[in-house]
Amino acid sequence: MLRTHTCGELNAKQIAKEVSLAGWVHKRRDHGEIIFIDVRDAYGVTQLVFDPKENRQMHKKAHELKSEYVIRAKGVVRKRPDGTVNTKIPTGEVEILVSALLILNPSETPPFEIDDSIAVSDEMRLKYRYIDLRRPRMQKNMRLRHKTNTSIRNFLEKRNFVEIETPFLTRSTPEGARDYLVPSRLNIGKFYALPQSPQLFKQILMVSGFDRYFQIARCFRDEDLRKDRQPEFTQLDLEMSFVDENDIFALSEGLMKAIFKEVSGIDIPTPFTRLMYHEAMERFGTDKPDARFGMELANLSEVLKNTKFNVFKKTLEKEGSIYAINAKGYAKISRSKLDGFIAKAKDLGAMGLAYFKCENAKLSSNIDKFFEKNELDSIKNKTRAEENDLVLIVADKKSIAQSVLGSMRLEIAAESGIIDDKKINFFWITDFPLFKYNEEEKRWESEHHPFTACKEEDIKLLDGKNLEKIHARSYDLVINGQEIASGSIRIHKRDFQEKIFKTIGIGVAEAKKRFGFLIEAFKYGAPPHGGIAFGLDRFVTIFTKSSTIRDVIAFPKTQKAIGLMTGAPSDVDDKQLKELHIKKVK
RNA sequence: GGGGACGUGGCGUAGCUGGCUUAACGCAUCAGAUUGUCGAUCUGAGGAUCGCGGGUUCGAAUCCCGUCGUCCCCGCCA
Repeated sequence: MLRTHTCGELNAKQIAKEVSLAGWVHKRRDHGEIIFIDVRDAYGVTQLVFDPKENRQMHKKAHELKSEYVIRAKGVVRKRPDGTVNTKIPTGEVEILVSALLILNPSETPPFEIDDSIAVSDEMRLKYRYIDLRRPRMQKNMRLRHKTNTSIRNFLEKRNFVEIETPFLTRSTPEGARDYLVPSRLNIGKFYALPQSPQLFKQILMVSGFDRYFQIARCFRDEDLRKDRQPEFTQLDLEMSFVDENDIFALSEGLMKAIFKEVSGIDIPTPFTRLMYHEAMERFGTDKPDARFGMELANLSEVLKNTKFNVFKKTLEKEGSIYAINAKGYAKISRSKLDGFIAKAKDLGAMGLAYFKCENAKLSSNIDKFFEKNELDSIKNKTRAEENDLVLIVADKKSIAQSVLGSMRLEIAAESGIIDDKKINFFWITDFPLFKYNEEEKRWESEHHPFTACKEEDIKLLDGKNLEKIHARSYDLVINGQEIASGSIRIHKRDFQEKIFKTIGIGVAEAKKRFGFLIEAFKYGAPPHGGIAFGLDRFVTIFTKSSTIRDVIAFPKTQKAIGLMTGAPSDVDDKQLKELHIKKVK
């Protein structure tokens, strides 16, 4: 046995005991005579003492130890002399007087120090990920992630869920995100795809009678990366039979409550607030609202319906809308900063950005002369503008006005520091539109995915022209403005599923080709079912208060989807390509 | 596909409106000193031709063009 204890557990209780510790040389403080060496493992740091008066041979040997050497030290635990207790670490009361020392493995000087306070570029951290992962913060993140997984499994286990693995090598279904493709050697010219999600398989499992399924599943999407998007990521995927929305909400809320309690010790109130999609857009300008702060959108279309200001007037005539937000305390910003806001609004797609400063108890602006007093009062009331506030107004197509101000609301809030990061804000967003119109391809497509059921009362609209008015039985869970989970009650009837495919331009033949197995399965007694999938990485990112998903993934990829440590993707041997009948490009 | 930021010893940065730069600072490293430190301290040393390629210039880390890499954002992500 190399160690009797970890480097994080010794305290006054073990005084006078002989122990063995194993770990990495963390720090060395050499006073000429006495030498202190901190030995570190995943659990903490313990001080080793080498005192020549006690053991001259060990003191000599201590000089061989360098940074990150792997060592094993045997010795007696003793109380530190009065006044030398280190209260910053749990083991600070004691130290080991070393009597035997073994170097298990020397180490080169690491490219950066194993210390949370040392700044290291992302590039370095990813290249030397094994060093980076030694840092306490990353150790903590990975362990917290594990704890989250454990908590999930315990919770679902108690509620009769079965964890079932579904294939990684599956069929490409080009609807949605780009697939990662894998050439098949045994079937020349054919490809597997890595799953974007286990969606189809979990629905099939419902047909198979596994009425409560879950999987902590890796998903793959060949799309561009962001700080919260990696090409492979993990979902907690679950599906239940014989349920409706309320069952999914109740289960999810219980799960969230349990995880937050077990992992962070935080009690979160349930049930979560439910917000219909159109209401979220109206109040926050986004379908993933962050209500940790106010600054909600105000709809000015009604109070300005008789406006003489030409820009606004024309917008309203074209069925557009006028929305505003109140940037609290922003009336005194510089002209250039205001110009920056205007430029930003245009970047986001707005035609322009109007503003009113609230100063000396009234709204003033370069355009205030176009407005009647009662209109200005209404704007002030609607936006609750007070002294020194700045009202920002966008008049445009409704969706643009909402989304532009939604974005600006977030930016201004982040910049002004009004977001309380101790708050945790949950929302269920419901009643999404079932379809959205793709302007480029001139066709309707699914907002969520084509297996989503719609509200009973909207079914009749499927045969009409106003497809955007159909409400889906889908829902998102939003935490602090981040989409954390997404799900729906699914279609379980074959004819209805085919009708949906037809509506989004997938003909019977094509549907059969792509999703034939699902439609086929529905012939044989598919139960009503629904589910949800949680983005586990994003979830853990919130727990660990990390700024990027990369900090909770052990081996993430760079923005160009490169594994800096492994060098993936790489060239492969001609022999490998030949076997796959793939010709080399270049 | 597009926009932006950055790239200087092992690491993090300063310098970058061209010339007192023989490229500076902190950390790390190495050597010496030091019996109670724990971000140890003190003294000293080594280490970068400034991502790469080209151009402008008497002179380029500094200006221009290209290129590579990392990050952020838009598009994209059913």
